[in-house]
Amino acid sequence: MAAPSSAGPEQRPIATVDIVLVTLGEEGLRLCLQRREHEPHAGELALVGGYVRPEQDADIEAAARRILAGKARLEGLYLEQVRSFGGPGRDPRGWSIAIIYLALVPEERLIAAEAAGAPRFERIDPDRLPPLPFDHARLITAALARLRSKASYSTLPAFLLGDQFTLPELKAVYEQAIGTKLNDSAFRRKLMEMQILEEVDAKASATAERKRPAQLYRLARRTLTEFDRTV
Amino acid sequence: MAAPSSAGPEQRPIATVDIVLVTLGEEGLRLCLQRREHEPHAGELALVGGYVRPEQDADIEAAARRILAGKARLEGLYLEQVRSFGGPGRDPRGWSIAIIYLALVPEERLIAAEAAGAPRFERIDPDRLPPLPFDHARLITAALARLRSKASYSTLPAFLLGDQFTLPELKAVYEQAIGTKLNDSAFRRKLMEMQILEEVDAKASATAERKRPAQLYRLARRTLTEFDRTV
DNA sequence: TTAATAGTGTCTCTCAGACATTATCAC
DNA sequence: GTGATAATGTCTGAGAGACACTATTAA
Repeated sequence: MAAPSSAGPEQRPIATVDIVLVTLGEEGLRLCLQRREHEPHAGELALVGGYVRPEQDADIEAAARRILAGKARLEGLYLEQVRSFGGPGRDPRGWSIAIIYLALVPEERLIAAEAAGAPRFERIDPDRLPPLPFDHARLITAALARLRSKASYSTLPAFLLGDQFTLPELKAVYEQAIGTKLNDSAFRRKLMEMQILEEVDAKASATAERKRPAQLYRLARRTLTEFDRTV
Repeated sequence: MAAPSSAGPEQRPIATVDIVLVTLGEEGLRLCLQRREHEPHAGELALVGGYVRPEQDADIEAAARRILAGKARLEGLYLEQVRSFGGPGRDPRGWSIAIIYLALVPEERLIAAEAAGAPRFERIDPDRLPPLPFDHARLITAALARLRSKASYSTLPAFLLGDQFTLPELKAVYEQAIGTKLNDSAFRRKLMEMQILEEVDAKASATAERKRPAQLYRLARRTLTEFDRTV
């Protein structure tokens, strides 16, 4: 075995955080990409990302939140580390490590961010990805696999909705995230038995355009809850 | 938003790979630690780990395999990335990122590695961890959580056994990994229905010391298989 | 009243756990 | 045969899906 090197700064890899930002559009899950401001690949659609800054960041998640706030004007989102990719060829600037985060954002927060001056988000159908710079395609694949898998045994899809939501809305998000239809009465039964939700007291809301208004709920715990069984 | 920095080498974090090496001892899962050769914390028990070396490594997993081969004389193990931790305080040399891998090793491979000159592995009961340097305790916690959770819906525990094993042996590993007793006939039923195993043809083995010998099996696929349902 | 969605009740089928039974070996 | 573990067969209860049915609103 070679003698240990000091691994001085000159041989350290570049370290970046890339955020796979997902929202729920009219027609299903949408990936939010922005045009890059700087080289390389300036002007092209890509993941929201940036350098880990040792002089600023308390940890990796703090770097992710700083980047989200700075480039996307988004704060307080559901954020989960997926994994890291590294190698010599993924970034022309040199051997690099990308730590991937999955972030979920309600559509209305996106609109508010754009109104507050964030560069426009392109909402992309994840099944119709355009060619992307770097290895962003595989980063996205990894994050969406995590989303789809974790959706079926946790409250993760709820973070694509606002604070309050109806059961039919919640069921629809689960269906989008998992990719299959769910049984209505079983869905209600399970969520109620598991005590995942609490009624928003006394207020049932009128639906936007028609028909019977539905009861509003919120998550009983504001953090992710994992189930012992499937949705 | 601040102007983008070039993130020249001088502001890059240190990048290391740390490997949570797990085996199955007589009395259950055991964490394998080695004494550190170099400062900081030379001589103390710690995870097998090392620097990512941009000049050598094709990707992060290659770094992990290089470190395992170099410091532990182990090759071809089951290896899975868990997640990354980073921050200014976890390593006295500076702001650092540790990419954590879970590695599973059959006990006999460990013994062979030690015989081949690897520094001795201390087999530690994960429920009785001694104080550890850096933030290795939380890295271990993260990797063991992954092991315990994934054990119940995949062939992961099988990688703690050698190439061939009996069903009672396999059941015992699952029980150790998951931490609960399993139902015998249900265990057999599920593994058989899922076509996870194949019989080692015509050879049933004699047990070491006594009683009825059991049929030997091997994994039908040498890679990890995830189940649609729980073990 | 009608139309459409929200929400409930009930039946059935599947599957996992419990446990009894049979099989196969060493001695 | 005896004793011990390996392997199989069967029963039962819990829970998920299917679907019919009731509830509540706007128009």
